[in-house]
This record gives sequence, C-alpha cells and structure tokens, in this order.
Amino acid sequence: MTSSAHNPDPPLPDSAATPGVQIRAFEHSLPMALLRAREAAMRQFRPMLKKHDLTDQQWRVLRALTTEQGPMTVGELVTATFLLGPSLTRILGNLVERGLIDRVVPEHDQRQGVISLTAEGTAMVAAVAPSSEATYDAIEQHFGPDKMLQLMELLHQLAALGSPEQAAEVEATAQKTDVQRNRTNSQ
Amino acid sequence: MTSSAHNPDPPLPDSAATPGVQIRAFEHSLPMALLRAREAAMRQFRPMLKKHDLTDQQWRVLRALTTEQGPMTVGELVTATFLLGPSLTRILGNLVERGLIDRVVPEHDQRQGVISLTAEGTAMVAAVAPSSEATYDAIEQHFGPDKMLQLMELLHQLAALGSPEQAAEVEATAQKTDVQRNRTNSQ
DNA sequence: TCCATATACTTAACACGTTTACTAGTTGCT
DNA sequence: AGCAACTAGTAAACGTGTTAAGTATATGGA
Repeated sequence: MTSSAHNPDPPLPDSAATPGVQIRAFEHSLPMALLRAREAAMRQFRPMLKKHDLTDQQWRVLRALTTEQGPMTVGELVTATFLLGPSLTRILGNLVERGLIDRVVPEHDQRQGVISLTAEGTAMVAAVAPSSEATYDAIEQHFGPDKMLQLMELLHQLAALGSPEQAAEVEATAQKTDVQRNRTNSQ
Repeated sequence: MTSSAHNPDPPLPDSAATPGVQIRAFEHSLPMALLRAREAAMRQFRPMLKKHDLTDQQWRVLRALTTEQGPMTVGELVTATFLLGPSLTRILGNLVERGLIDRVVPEHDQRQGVISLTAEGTAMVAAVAPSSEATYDAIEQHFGPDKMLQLMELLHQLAALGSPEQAAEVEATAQKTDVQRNRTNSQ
C-alpha cells in the first residue's frame, strides 16, 4: 500500500464514454473532499451520540443551548446551529416530546418561540459532553494539533466565500470562464 | 492544548445554563467548520445544477459514469460516488425513469446491476460540465490556488482517519481521555 | 448434490436538507 | 383606527442520509 507521493492520474483524464467532455475526477473535487473529511470526523462521534439516541443535529441544538448562555429564540438557533428553519421545527418538536427542551411564547412578540433546556436536557448534555470533548481531543491528537489549526483557518476562510457578496463575485467569474470555454470548446 | 496561538476567545468558555459542563463553541468544532465550508462551496454549484433539474447526488452519479470510463456496477458506484446503497438505489431509479442512464443485469452474475449513460445522459453531462468546471476554477481563483492545494492535501489526510484501523485508534484514545475526564471532573 | 454462508442489492422506516407556499403576529404609515 | 408590508415560524412535498431487515443469486465445502 505505498499510497505514494500523490496523484497517479492526470488532472483531467479524458473519458471513454464521452470523448469530448473534460471533467475532473472526484479526487480533485473540493466539495467531495470536504464531504469525505466530514464523514471521517463524524464517524468518530456518531456511535457515542447513538448511545443516547441523539442525531448529529439534535445534539447541535442541545449544544447551542448550552454554549450560548440560556434560552434562545428559534431564529437564533437557526443561525447558531446552521440548520434550516423547517428542519429545526421538526427537531424542536422531537426534543420537546422527549422532554429535553421547553418552549414558551414571550408576550412581547407572540410570533416567536423561546427555547430552553429542561433539567433532563441539561443532564443529557452533561452525560454526552465529556465523551464528545474526548473525541475532539483524540482527533486533534491523531491528526496533529498544528495541522488542525491550519485546517480550521483555511476552512473558515473558505466558508467566507459563502457570504452573499463573495458568492456573487465567484459566480460572475465562473460565468465569464464558462462563456470562454464554450467559445473554444463547442462546435 | 497547543491551540492558544490566535483565538480571541477562550477555548472552553463556561456556560451560564450548566455551570459544570465544559463544551467547546461551534467555532472550534471541526465537523461544523467542514459543514460550513462545504455549504459555501456547494452554494456556488447548486443554482447551475438546478437549471438542469439535478441534485448534487444525481450529478455525482452522472459524473462518476463519465469519469470512470463507461459502465459500472451499482457497487462500484457506491464507492465512486460516496453514496450509501439505499440512497443510490433511489437515485438510480430516478435517473432511469428520466432516461439518463440504462441498467442491465449481466448473465455471469444476476445479482448485479450494470449502469451506463444513455445518449441523453451523455448530453446532459456535456451540457453541465463546462459550467461546473468554470465554477471550480472561479472558486480556486478567489480562494487562491496555493491555499486550495494546501486545503485539499489536509482534507485528504483527515479523510484517512475514517479508515477502519485509524478510526479504531482514535476511538481508543478518546475513551482513555474520557475516563480521565470523568475521574477528575465528576463530583 | 445439498446446504450453510456470503454477496449484491432493495425495502422499509425514520430523520434531515431544500425549496416553495402559507399563517399568524407585528410594525409603520396614513 | 385601518391597512399594507414585513417578520417569525410552520406545513407540505420531494429527495437524500442512515440503519436494520429482507430477497435473490453465488459460492464453498461436506
């Protein structure tokens, strides 16, 4: 298994099925690399969460309620947990049913829902947190703390491309390139 | 803890809700950082895919059939696309219905399904690929080609932690740490 | 030959991701 | 006060993620 220096295949190999179409292999796909890396990381956490019957996302909600101090509105949870509204609605419903969180409607704005941990929710977090932190540390230790810092920094910078302004810029660049490609490639 | 280089806030701030529980903020969560970064990247691709009525995953399947030359078994597609079997079953059903792929059962092993692109599927790939490549290039250009290389390398290394052996090692380390924590932390 | 075991998928069930449309409550303007 | 515009969250519909269980075919012995 000499996984050798690097890539044994050329960046954009021609395909037998569609000779004219150039398309990069998955090894060179950024979203794919991010997906695989995340899966590798999550694989370390999931068994532990499963013991407590928690999904990744349910755990994210409980964590957010612990980290940010105290109760939060649904909207605040959306940004804190990086979940979409409709997903969060379902997750909160589930967690309320299980008695891990409470939900109240404040008088000053009856549209909102304010979510807080119950005693049971707090106990659940206390039960899971140590293993969760231990897993983080283990990953960091095996991967290398220096590389971990580097990686986190790059990821944060990449995530910034998702901001509306930057995303628009990227798209504009892409469309220019796309047109050029079509000019040289088609016919 | 080597990670004190440049973080403005302390690694593990205490929480008001649960004074005893130490838990890191999402900014220091690797899976979260990976998720955000991937979302930022995918946000650039999705509008284009949507024009052709393709989901990320459907596009992954078409790409795999183009990149790896020619027909592939369902099992090969599972590893190539990093999709799970049950998801792939549904996706293939969808793509067959839409006439983008064909499916045949080889005589030498009637359990398998062999998938190949139809002419329409090939046309679809040809229609999408240029924009897809243009988007890759635009992201790379805005992020910086040097940083992109660095990031991809780190991601590949991190993904290696997902291999069964390495994952087991990490888990062992985590459990040791977990026990220590419980010894020192709990009452 | 026969049968236990393994392989290659598929089905089923439940949870989340994503988009679109909707409802209820709030705010601002007249 | 009265009504348009906005905000917070939910409902619905469709597709994927994940696990467990099921089906059909292959394979390796006894």
